[in-house]
Amino acid sequence: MPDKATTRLTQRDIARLAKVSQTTVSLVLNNRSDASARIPAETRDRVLKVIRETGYQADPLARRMVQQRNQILGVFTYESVFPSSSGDFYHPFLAGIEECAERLGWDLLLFTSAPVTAGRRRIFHENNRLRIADGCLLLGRHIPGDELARLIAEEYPFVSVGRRDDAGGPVPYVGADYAPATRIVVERAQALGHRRIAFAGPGAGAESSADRLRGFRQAAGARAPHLPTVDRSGGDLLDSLLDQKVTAVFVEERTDAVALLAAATARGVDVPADLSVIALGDSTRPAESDIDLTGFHVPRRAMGLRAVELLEAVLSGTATERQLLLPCELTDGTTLTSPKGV
Amino acid sequence: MPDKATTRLTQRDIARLAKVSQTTVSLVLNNRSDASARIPAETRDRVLKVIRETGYQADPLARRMVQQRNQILGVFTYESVFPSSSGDFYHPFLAGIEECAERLGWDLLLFTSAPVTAGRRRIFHENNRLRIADGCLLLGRHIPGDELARLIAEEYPFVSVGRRDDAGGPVPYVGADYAPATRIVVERAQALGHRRIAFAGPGAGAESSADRLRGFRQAAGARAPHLPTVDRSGGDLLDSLLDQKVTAVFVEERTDAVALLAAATARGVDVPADLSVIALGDSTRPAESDIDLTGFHVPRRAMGLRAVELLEAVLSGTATERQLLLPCELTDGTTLTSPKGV
DNA sequence: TGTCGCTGCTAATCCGCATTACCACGGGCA
DNA sequence: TGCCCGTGGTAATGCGGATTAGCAGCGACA
Repeated sequence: MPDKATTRLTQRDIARLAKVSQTTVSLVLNNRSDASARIPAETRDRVLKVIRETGYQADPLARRMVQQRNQILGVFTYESVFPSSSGDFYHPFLAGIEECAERLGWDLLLFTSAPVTAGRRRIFHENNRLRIADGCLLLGRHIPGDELARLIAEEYPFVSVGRRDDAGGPVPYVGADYAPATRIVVERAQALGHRRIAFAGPGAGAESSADRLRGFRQAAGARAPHLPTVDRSGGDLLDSLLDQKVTAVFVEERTDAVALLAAATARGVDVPADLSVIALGDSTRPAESDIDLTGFHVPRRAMGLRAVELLEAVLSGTATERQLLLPCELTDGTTLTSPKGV
Repeated sequence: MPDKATTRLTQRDIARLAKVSQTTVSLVLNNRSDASARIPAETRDRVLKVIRETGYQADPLARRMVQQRNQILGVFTYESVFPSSSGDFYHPFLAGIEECAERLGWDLLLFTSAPVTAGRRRIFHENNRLRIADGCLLLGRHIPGDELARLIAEEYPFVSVGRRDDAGGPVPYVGADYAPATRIVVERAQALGHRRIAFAGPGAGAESSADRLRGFRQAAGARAPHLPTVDRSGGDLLDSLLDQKVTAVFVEERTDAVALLAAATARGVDVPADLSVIALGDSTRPAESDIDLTGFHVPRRAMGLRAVELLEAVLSGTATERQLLLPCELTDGTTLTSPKGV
């Protein structure tokens, strides 16, 4: 009798209890009824009964050793998932992922064992356990190209949530289509009469930043000002904008937009009468501000959901297109109007 | 020569290239220099050189196969984790769990494959995958006793987050110590002069509800009124309280407290001058209200963290006490003061 | 000269599972 | 009677490592 308390139940244990061989247990479990392996209902039921009674589950590691699927979906995040700072960012993605995983009967494996160095995780380290899962989803604003390249080189099945540039090959992703969304809101502002417009935010670093700036340039032209926001207060940014007589500013990160609005309120600058503010994406923390910003909505939940679907397609070999951009939905809001004197 | 393009490099490949045995490669990799295995520097260097040149990395799965544990920590929630309705409830627990798992080098497996029927998951179903994980944490306001009983009977290693009544045996848990915390806030109100006090909320169903009511009764006596809140508006509750000339009410769920406060504001009932309101635990959604409720804080994050620690102890056989209650920290707030005329 | 002990390795085995090869038995058929 | 084939299984093997047991060779020493 196996020592249940300390030892994991194995197929050998099941075999002994059902008075068959380990082979038979495996065949029953995998529902094999080929010509080469026929198991009569009586034997099958006996084995299944023992399995049910003991609650046996195959060791996922051993299964993966022999290249089987585990119904385990890996989720790799570049920061901790739950701490509230980043938690609200990941939350909508994960909600979509969970929904789809639930539908497919998969469990979610969060790679929390990946050591965090300098505030970020790394996929590849001493003892990376990616292969426990059948495949993996990658989450994070920025993902190092070398890690992506290695995943591709090793032919590990994964899907990135968010568009990524090629890394030694095309990266499978489900992203948000920032460029056209940005272009459209810019054009909308232009249609209202805005001529002096600016982009505020990094505009580089992550693909999502670059995409927004690209969309901005498509509509606003190469010479429209691009103002950085790093290490800069909302007041500073506001000063620059007023100096340059900007009438509409497109802010990449909502937190910057909120800071800008606060500064405007403090200085008596009226938004949108004096300055229109357009947010190029949602808040990472919804309740932070009451102001209903004009801009667009990033379909985070849908991205997570579709990413799981894509990974499923990749795993089952039915994937045709491995790069998918979802449209961003425009949000009306109250922070965009015609500039003064128009 | 192995087909590098498609096949992963193995120790056997390294062995062949370095003209040694697979054993030697393994010994070199694990830096073994026991009496039983001596590798001269020359051989060691030769092997290391090949490893460096080929970029060989040991398969983590195969490594763990040989060991006993999988370093997979199961997390079972009775509702979906991420949808925002329940998400904010689970969030602090999960933050603590993640932190501790990270420290221990464990991955987190969320059992999303468990089918949701009638809004709740069940552990035991046709194909429960609990045993994929080394052990499991259980989260949820209420956990069916039959499921707990079965886990205990099967000697599956688990820890409940939140106190649970015995279920065919003592349930390992890390809970919050509601009873004394409730007793203390009641006594504090009594010290301020409150004589007509009431308990509002279910007071039964989940252990956490029963514990609060028990603490309330310890200080307030058996005859103090207990008002239900289910299917009842804040106004209704307020009416009952005023009818019974209650001066201080202890509300089990913060949402009820918030509803009550809203009703009070609408009716011109002043809190705390006319009625003191004490919340027996935190909000599940922090930003819902601006009012700083008097009451106590449930150490959710610490509970998650300690639960992982306890599970680790259970798994390694070093657990002595398997039931742990963490103290709740009192919060001052602004909704408790002396009753009028005292 | 035999043997003891040390060095420097390797063969064999195991981890838990899936898969392949093969075997014993009985009935049908020439 | 001998052969073939279908049935119902099992033994053996491999996945990629870690570990244990053991072996060949050689010098020292009695």
